Amino acid sequence: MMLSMAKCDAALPPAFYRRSAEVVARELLGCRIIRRFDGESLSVRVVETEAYLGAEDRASHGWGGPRTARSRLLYVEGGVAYVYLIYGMHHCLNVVTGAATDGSAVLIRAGEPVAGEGTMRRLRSLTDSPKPGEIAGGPGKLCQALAIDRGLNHCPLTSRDLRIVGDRSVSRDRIAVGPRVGVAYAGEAALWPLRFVIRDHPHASRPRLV
DNA sequence: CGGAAGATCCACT
DNA sequence: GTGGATCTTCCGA
Repeated sequence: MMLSMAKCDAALPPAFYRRSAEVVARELLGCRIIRRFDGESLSVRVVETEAYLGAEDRASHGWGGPRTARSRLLYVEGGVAYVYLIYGMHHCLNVVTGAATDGSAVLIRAGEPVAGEGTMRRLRSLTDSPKPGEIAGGPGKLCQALAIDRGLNHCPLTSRDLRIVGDRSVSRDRIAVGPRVGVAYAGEAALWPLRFVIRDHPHASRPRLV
């Protein structure tokens, strides 16, 4: 009993992340993020991701190589968190992928609450019973629901405070693929099909992808 | 050193 | 559908 429970919470190993961002983004769908917060385990199932390829990807913070203080956070070995602040008020959680020279990552865009939903509602300042997607149906919402901020930068994803465990795998035909959200400025890269969503999932973010 | 824009979300119309 | 919040990051002068 104890053994099977421990196995169930075994974190994905660093080798899982040390592959291309595109592959990791696909395979993270269905996995669970577990965030230890205030003595409680908060958990969401990943239902939407985006891959950011690094130096050659104009939409990525890693574009052009490790030139700035922020982009250097991406140029580390895969398997750790990269968290940044956007629009002065929202945090976004990424997992760093590939090798230290790649500067690639996967943005976690949406999750379905699995455990600790009451605390997540409180962190999101939602009072009544929320609609699907209100708790963690967007990158900023997900970070707020899981109490994630830049203090978790470079936190290994095998940590007690933040880990990702494999759970259900999602078959290819249940994954919708499309262009990434909010990167219209990125020229040709804006069209690359690097957004992955569990098809028709009610907890996915906007705009909807079919 | 100033200013523009951003991998977003929410309230309002 | 539109705009405001809010501040870090980055680029150009």
